[in-house]
Amino acid sequence: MVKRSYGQFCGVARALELVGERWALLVVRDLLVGPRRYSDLRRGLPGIPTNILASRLKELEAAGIIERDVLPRPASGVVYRLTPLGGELEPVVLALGRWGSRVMTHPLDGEVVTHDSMVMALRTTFRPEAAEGANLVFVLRVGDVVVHARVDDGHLAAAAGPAEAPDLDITAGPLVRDLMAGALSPEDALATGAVAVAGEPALLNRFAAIFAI
Amino acid sequence: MVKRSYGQFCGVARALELVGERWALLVVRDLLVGPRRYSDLRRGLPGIPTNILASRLKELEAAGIIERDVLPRPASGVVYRLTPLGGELEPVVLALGRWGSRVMTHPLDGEVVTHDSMVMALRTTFRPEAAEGANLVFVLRVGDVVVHARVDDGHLAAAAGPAEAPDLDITAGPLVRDLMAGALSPEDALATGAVAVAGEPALLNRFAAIFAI
DNA sequence: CCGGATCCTCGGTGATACTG
DNA sequence: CAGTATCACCGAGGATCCGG
Repeated sequence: MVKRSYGQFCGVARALELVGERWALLVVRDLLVGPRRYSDLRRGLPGIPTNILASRLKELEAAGIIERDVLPRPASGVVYRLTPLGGELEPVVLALGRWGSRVMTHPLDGEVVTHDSMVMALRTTFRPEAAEGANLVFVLRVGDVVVHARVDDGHLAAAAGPAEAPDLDITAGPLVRDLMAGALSPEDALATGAVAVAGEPALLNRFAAIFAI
Repeated sequence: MVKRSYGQFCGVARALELVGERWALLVVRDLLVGPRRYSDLRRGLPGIPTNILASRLKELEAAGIIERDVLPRPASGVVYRLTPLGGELEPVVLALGRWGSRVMTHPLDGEVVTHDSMVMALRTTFRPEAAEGANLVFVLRVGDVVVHARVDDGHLAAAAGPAEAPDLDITAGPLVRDLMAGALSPEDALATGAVAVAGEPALLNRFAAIFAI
């Protein structure tokens, strides 16, 4: 199996040969949130053909980017996780996410939101300098996707699922993107019902400042 | 023309829909160095089918990433340049280059080096903190490719072609990558003839420190 | 259910030839 | 110089099936 080459001794070209194929970086994006099973990845990548997912996983494993672990019983199953080399792709995914979140104005027809993509969206938009001295826990709900973000003095821990006793619990639609982009003020977001919160409403300003496109 | 979608309202996915297709980011890489004509891009991307290059240029233009300028006479011709939006892809290309330069240990069979890829390699490996207070001009020659780098107190200007009166003129082979990665000491590089210099040989240490993988 | 493998179709890619 | 035209091929997409 001869892998397609760009024929250049160049870091960008070499990187694209390893992770430039379709779906590959989206698999990495989901694995950056945490180890995932085959079926988790399928759910998180609606639309990926199963044979393509299997191919990508094999290629990424052969490239040393992910590794495949067989869980012992009783939790039998297969888990994929990033290797240290794979984890170093985070700056690539974050840079892509930052650029993409600016051109991604509104959802196209049929587009969905997944746990892992939303966690990565929080990480891409996080601005440490706006979070200095902050100690806040946010829960963000879009559709049936729930994620949370713990902000601790310039440091962020974002993960899937809810959090206990958050400072602010945000329920929103895709318009939360406009809020984070500054195209929708927190006041208008609340007034129009585009965003609903449980907790101190003024904290929505902090949220929009800390997670900004 | 229905563009293939990943079906997700996610910045990473949206970015990959626009610049994730084969060759697209390599076109952007070359245009980050400067405006280029169709034939320049063909030369800089050996192996790209001409119809694919034409397709990518149209897609990138439709996405607002590049623009096509028809030059007035007598310098007739067509020039492609990045739009401001396209220029904002630089962090993406640099992140990819940084990651790729680590896995790119040695050139594969038949791989070549181009002007634009080498200029971007200098930009990806540039470490501003190592260049504080420096005021140096390097010329780097690999094969028949010549590029130069002006380092001015933490700031870099790298471009194709030679420079006048450089502080150090470096002639090397692909092993210059090992030098920049710290796998080959400047002394060994000079002693084995892997790298030859004109100028003060001690400046090769500065070069390896300023441009480090 | 989980973790894939198999089959088939279609469209993009690659290579080359050709043209305004 | 700056592309378009043509065609073979292979990987993506989609559905189904299979072993544990």
